[in-house]
Amino acid sequence: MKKGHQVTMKEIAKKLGVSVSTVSRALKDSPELHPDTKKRIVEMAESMNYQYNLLAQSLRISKTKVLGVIVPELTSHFFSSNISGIQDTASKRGYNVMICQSNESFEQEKANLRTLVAAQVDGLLISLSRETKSYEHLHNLYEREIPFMMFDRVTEEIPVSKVTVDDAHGAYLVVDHLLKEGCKRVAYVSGQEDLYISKKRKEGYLKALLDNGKSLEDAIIYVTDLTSKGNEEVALKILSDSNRPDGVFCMIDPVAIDVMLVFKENGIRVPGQIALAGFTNNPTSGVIEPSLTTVSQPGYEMGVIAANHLLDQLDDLVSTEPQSFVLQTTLIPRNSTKKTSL
Amino acid sequence: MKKGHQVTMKEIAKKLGVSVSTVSRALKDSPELHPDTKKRIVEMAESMNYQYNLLAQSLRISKTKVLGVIVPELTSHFFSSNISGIQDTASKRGYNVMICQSNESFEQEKANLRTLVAAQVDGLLISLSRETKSYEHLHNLYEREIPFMMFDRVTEEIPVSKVTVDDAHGAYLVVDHLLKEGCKRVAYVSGQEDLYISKKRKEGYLKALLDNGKSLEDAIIYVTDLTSKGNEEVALKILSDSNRPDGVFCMIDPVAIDVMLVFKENGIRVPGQIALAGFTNNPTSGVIEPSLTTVSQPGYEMGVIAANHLLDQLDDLVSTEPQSFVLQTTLIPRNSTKKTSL
DNA sequence: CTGTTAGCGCATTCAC
DNA sequence: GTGAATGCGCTAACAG
Repeated sequence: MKKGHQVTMKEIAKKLGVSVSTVSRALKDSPELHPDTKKRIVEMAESMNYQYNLLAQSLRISKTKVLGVIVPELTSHFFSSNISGIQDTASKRGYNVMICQSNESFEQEKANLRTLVAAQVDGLLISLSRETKSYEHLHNLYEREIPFMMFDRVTEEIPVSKVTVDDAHGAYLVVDHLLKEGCKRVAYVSGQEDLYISKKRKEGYLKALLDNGKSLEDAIIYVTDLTSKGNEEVALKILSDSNRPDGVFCMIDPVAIDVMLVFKENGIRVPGQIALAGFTNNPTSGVIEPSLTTVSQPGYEMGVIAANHLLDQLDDLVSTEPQSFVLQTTLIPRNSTKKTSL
Repeated sequence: MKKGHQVTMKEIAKKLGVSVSTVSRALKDSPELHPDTKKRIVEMAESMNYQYNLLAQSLRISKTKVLGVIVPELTSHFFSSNISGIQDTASKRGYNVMICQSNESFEQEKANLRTLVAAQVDGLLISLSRETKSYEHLHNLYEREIPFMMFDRVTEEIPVSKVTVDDAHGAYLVVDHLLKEGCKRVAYVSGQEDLYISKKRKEGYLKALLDNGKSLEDAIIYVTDLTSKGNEEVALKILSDSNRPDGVFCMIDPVAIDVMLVFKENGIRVPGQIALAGFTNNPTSGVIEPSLTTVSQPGYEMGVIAANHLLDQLDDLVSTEPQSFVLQTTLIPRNSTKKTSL
């Protein structure tokens, strides 16, 4: 398909018998131009349906006004909220957004990075895939002084700005809540243990245990690969455990939901026999029955903060000194942990 | 923040005492080049961390290998699935994706269009905002022969390819199901009546009534503005209606869920007193209680088909003759309509 | 006030 | 085999 020919300044200039620079000046509303000339040019441009070519400008000034974003997946509510915040912010500040998803694949993440860099994005916002355990691609980016920052799925190995939530504290809040509601044995269902959030949330889990008169020996930790299948297997394992927990904190809501469905299928009353809580506050958590106690993460706001900070760096409004933004989480107590009243 | 300087062919050429064209040829693996020269250049490029500049290429050939996408919102599961399909497909075929959200605003949609066109995207995939009732911006796009197509939220006013689901048939399936389950009075909760999908789903609703021995006088139609508040108002209106329906088909799942929550708050048994069904098959629908009968729309697949078709057009693999892809929907019967067994 | 020149990074054409 | 010249669309520096 041939793309319709785009009118250029050159053509306007030719039609009007002026030089290209004059057209350029007219269209930029330069003051040092005869009003009549300007008017003629502007009108001609309009009648010819002239459309400014950002590409040429980008090449000239080596700035594309495009932000690259890499997320593990687009369909998760949390990441799409991030992206929504990034996109709205970028748009307000005159930037476009190019988005890639790694689909949780390390190779794909590296490929995404290459293509976004080739596309000359001015900066990058990255949330790492689950598979990402080596960080050479990011080091490389860093050494090439391409501005970027990380959000949510971050690593501490690279000295760039980061936006995260207070994972440990959020986990603390929810585990503390479970214990205060009367749970005696609270388990933690973690994702792969090398994940940043797995570790952080475990920290909060352990601290809550200690603060509530338990010891580290009381910790009960299950690990899932975060697939539905893995989650269901963990749920069954919990049920068959000789010393079954009466409270379960799942690292993320989707896990909690899978676990809850298995519990219900097996006739376990939630929260009656086992109380259950998650993390993220997915839309589903509020409508499932019993409604799921969880911790809300400000996804949209994270995107806004990340984008604004990166753009501030690009526009030299703040130093490039790495900053860490840690957003607060909020406990959302719901029915899945209401031991007391039931 | 100063963006790290990017190495150019010019610098490689200078360092090696060859011409830029030679470097260009070496990096393109041109055959008419001495293997040794080629080797030297390739190695030098690598050691200098050379990164190809897509921008320059784009300017030269007037092709950016970027697809623009405009959706009403990024956070809805359906649209993020579309985007996921578009992004995966584009990526596979060597394209990048620039994404904008209109936030259901007509003005924003027009602004998005302008910026994507200025960015010289090779083609556009558009899903219209709810506010969009005039189509000059699209006519303009069409006249400028910028390849684009529409998906899901389409209009018939522009002769371009479209990807939609069989809305009327999907609605037919679900209403027929409600009636077969024994509902006597089935209502339709519609969005604003000028929306394409409002109309299409109404068609299916009416046809199902007629096919089941009802007349057009039996149609009961409520209209919501699709906000939670509006949905809840409609729910209350349904409850207070003198001749209350015993089956309700909501145009989209989020409406059905809002309505269900109001019903439950008011002690109405679903499906016992009123059966309820939606459309879209959001993740939430499967876990709410009772689980919501709905119609599944292949969101990811729609994105894949749309992107592939547009890219086929761009690559001259198919004619630019507008094509209409109508994807099949599937009824997902769940508990919210199980009149018979309760 | 307006035109000419040069250059952003690259690939292609034409020379040698 | 390789180099020089040209142009993609635009603007800033320099002339006039």
